[in-house]
Formats: sequence, C-alpha cells, structure tokens
Amino acid sequence: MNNKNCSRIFADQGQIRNCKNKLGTAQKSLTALSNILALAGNEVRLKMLYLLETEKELCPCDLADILGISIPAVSQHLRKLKDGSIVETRKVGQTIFYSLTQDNMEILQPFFKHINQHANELEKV
Amino acid sequence: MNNKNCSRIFADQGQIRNCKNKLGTAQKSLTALSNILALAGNEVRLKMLYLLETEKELCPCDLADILGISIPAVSQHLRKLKDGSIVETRKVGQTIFYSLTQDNMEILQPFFKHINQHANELEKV
DNA sequence: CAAGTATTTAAGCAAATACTTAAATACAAA
DNA sequence: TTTGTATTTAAGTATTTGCTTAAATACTTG
Repeated sequence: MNNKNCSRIFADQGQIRNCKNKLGTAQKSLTALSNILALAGNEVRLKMLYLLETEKELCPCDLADILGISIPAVSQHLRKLKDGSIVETRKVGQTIFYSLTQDNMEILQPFFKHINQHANELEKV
Repeated sequence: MNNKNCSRIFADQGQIRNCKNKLGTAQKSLTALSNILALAGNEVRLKMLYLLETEKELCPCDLADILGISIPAVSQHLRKLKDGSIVETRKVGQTIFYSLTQDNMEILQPFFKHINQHANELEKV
C-alpha cells in the first residue's frame, strides 16, 4: 500500500516491520561480524590467518616470503588485522611476531576446520 | 640465508617450505572460502543473508524496503550472491523470491547463530 | 495488444582496496 | 656512534566496489 518501493499486493507490511526490528536489534553484531568477515574475505589475509593458526606465530618477513608478496603489503594487511583485534604482536629483538588473538576464535575456528577438511578431501582424490 | 626477503638468522627454511606446501594443498578451498567470506563481509549483504535465513524467502522489492536502499542496489547484491551460489530464485508471477541455497550453510549457519546470540545478549542488558 | 509492474542491466561516479617503490622508524650489534 | 636489519609509513596508482539514475527486459493482466 503506502510503500514507495514496492506496491506488491502481497507485500506483508507486518513481515517488513518485523524484519526492520530484527535488523535494529542485531545492528551492532551485524556490523561487527561483517567487519571480521571482510577482513577474512581477502584471500591473502585468509592465508595469513590460516598460517598463524597452524604456526602459532610468524613475522612479517616470513609471511612475505611464504605468500610471495612484498613486506609492506604484508605489513598493511597485518595492520588491518591488528586494528580488527584479530592478531596481536610479540617483540623479540627486532623481530615482531604476529599471532591470532582469542577474541574472534569462535568465528575463525570453523574456517580453519573447513579449509583442512576440504584440503584433505582433495588430497584423497 | 638465500632468502631475498628475509635474512633473519633464525628464519626457519623448513618451516617456510612447509607453509608454502600447506598453502598449495589448500589453495582451492582458500580461494573458495575467501570468496564466500568476501560476499558475507559486506554489511548489506550480511543483512540480506540474515533476513533470508529468518524469513525463508524475500523478493528484491521487500529487501529494498527493509534495508532502505534502492532496488537496483539490492538486485546487484543479489546477483553477486547468486553468482556465488549462496542464494537461489523462485518465480511466482512477476515476483522473484530469493532464498538461501544449502551449498554453503556449513559456513553461514554459525554466523546466524552468532548474530542471534549477540543480539540476545544486548537485549538482556 | 496495450499498460503496468517487478526486476535487471547499463552507465557513470565517488570511495575503498591492494599493491608498488621509496622513505622513515626503531632497534641491535659491531 | 655507525652500520645494518626488521618493520612501518607514505605516496602514488590501477582496480574494485557499491551506489545512483535511466533504460531495458520480462511478464501479467485488462
């Protein structure tokens, strides 16, 4: 009816109102989650997270070597991950070791499981 | 030693080689997963997925109304989700209903759980 | 067929991404 | 202190993203 976008007769205004309410309630967690997923949704960063999971900690220098990209590129990805509280740092001499924080493990852990499962499946073929 | 990027004495070449192998093995699943996460890593699209999960199916028109963005914007997001096999369509008259496929539920389901949990926590405060 | 409606596609644009190289820091060790 | 190393930051650029409006499709129905 009084719907600017959609004048479908069958448009269920109650449903639409209900949906808006749900989004309102979940707004903060939706924003937070999408931020984490956006970070993990870059292939290079996902590889970094996967490597940090398996290796416990790595320095930017090693990551650049493993991933085959420049050190500044690695550093900039790591900064984003650190800004998102996904990784933390430990300093040993002049080397800085990055590792995963526990903050978002509930979300990240299934990814690692998924990657390993599928990698194994491909191995078995 | 013979490492262009990193000449740390303590760089463990065995570890680095091992990491490269792991990435090679998991390459395909890393690419596939990062694609899905990139799609879900956009707040608007994450909302869409969340809504489709709770409502079973919705048309572009309703989504535009609920999300407060234009119909073409919705349509373009939906196309990306469809290209990624995350949603599928059902046609009723001239209305097209979008719904989640089961293909990536293993990955997506935890997100919905996470969103609901956190939304509930905020409610209780 | 003609008119209307739901959706998609096209075109254009501003903002965000992700990389590169070069310069700047920070620190360790000779 | 000087030199060298690990890292970060800055600057520049090409690409991608996500939106908008306008036009095109597809389909229904009078």
